[in-house]
Amino acid sequence: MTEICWVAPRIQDSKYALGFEHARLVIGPDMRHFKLMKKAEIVEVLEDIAVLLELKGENPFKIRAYAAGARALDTLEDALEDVIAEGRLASIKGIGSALVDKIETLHRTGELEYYTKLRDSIAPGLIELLEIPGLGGKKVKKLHDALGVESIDALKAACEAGEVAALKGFGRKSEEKILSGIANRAAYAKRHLWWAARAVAEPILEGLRALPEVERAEAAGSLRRRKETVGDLDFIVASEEPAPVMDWFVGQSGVAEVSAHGATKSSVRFESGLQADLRVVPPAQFAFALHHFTGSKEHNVAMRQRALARGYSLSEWGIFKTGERRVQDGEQSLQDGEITSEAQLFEFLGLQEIPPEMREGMGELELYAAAVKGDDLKSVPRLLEASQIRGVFHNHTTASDGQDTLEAMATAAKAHGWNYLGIADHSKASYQAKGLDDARVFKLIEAIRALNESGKSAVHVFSGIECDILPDGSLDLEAATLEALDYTVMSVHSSFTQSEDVMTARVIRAIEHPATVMLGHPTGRILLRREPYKIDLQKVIDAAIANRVIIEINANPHRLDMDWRLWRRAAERGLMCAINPDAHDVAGLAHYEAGIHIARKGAIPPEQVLNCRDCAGVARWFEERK
DNA sequence: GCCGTTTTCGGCCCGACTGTTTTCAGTCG
Repeated sequence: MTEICWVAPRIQDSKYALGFEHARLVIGPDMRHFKLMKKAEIVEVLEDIAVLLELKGENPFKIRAYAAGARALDTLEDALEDVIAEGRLASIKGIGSALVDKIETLHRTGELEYYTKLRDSIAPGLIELLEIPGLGGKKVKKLHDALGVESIDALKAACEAGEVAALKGFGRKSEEKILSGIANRAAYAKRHLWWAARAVAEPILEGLRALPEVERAEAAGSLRRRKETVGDLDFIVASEEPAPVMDWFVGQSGVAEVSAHGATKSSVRFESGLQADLRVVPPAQFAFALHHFTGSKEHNVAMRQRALARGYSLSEWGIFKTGERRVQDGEQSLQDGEITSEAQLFEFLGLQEIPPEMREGMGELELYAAAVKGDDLKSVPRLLEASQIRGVFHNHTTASDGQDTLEAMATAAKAHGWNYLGIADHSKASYQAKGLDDARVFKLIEAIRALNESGKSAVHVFSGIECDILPDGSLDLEAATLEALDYTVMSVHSSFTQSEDVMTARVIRAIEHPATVMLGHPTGRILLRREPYKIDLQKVIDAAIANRVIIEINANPHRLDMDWRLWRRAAERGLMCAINPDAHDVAGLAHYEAGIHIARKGAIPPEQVLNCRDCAGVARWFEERK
């Protein structure tokens, strides 16, 4: 079998700056076996083209057009085949006639001559060089043209031989920076779980706020947007005296490298590889800087375009009538005297305040502009608040692989201020997790009943199970056992490598089982570690809606599955969600907070979040399922 | 390559910082 493989960088927060996850597409030798190329694969090709064009030193706007086209396609909510069949591709903003041709060709044949030729014209090793901080397309091209560098090893050798420093446009410092970048490449390219990044950010924020020169300090960036993973940390400080703040920041313990130390911006790299940037601005500019560095990049582009259309230029320094320049050195700037908060900035541009979680450049401006015009008040998402949560589901105890007892978990739930707690230990197919067989499930049901009736439980406990979906889609426990429980969570824990069709049919069969109340972690992904298994989630969502099955937001910071990007559309169609910490000990219950972030990013209305119902409401939902 | 109440050409978001320069290009977010 011949393989046609490519390595495609996965664009995350910024253009190509962050972690590269490599995707392999394997196409069989027989043309008749070519399948329609799926949307995600086409997105990767377009992203790949953008990178390759950059290495060719192409027009930056052309490069951006491919990246923007990829983004537009990626955020397309309708099925690609429908959009193509209805001839609507060209009406998508960012996709013009050239991209329509390429997308349709890829979709139809799985091939694109333009792409193949482009790829063949560039040494594959060059793509990796872009991962080194300080190297962009132009410098990589120069290294290749002048020194014949085609790989990281070759670049390292050229640096060590002093050839790079001798090159025009490079110097001693560039050479050192490249060598250090190569040495730390793995750590630098790494993204970090939101939960872990916040743990690093909080003490820094406290340290900044404690400085006498600091008036305000906030964390911005993807941390503030509550993205599931974070590439680096961004801090924004309001102060009239930046120098001591900068000095404190670059002098923190654990700083391995100071990559910038200027008047308004400093950048450090911690020993863990995590980078942190600090911007210090005068208090009058704080709202603009906070908005700007919260991003996302795509959101900012949309905001600037909106400002431009109204005759203003927007930047991190303020908003100005087009053509006028910023007034330097403390003089009051032109248009922003009245704008001291993000809410006022949005209002100035005719928008309701857009919460940071929604600022992903996925059409949020249109959504929040409509609300101002009063066209359709329903279109403003009402986002979930932590105070609305009355309890959580899908938690483990010592009955299977949990670390804490039923009673301890119930007490901890009370400490969170909840009224109830859902337990869902593993079923017997999860042997490694000491999963329960039918007899042990009945014992657990009895133990929970006794606890509830004893009056000693701090909260009401719902008896549940995390029941394995076996490889053929059947369930791991008897129907009568499942019916005896208050609720069930059905999850895949085995045979992850099934084909997409088989996996999709397997999960849908489980959803259609009358005893199924919830679907657990629908893709099985472990963030930064394990790819999702292949599954057609649109079909799964259709089946869940049709069968009134809840899809969980697994709130474990490593999972956050189902992904927020799918929730917006699914929630509009009525899909119910449950925030499930999947806690294996008392401390793990706190992860529900990460689930709230995902529900907010997914714009799931609170009435579609089971956890917002009171004890009787939840009991009623379970009862009506039977 | 995309786009249009500056519409088929000529723009494209904007600014800080670094390193190598002597006025600026490249990178980054």
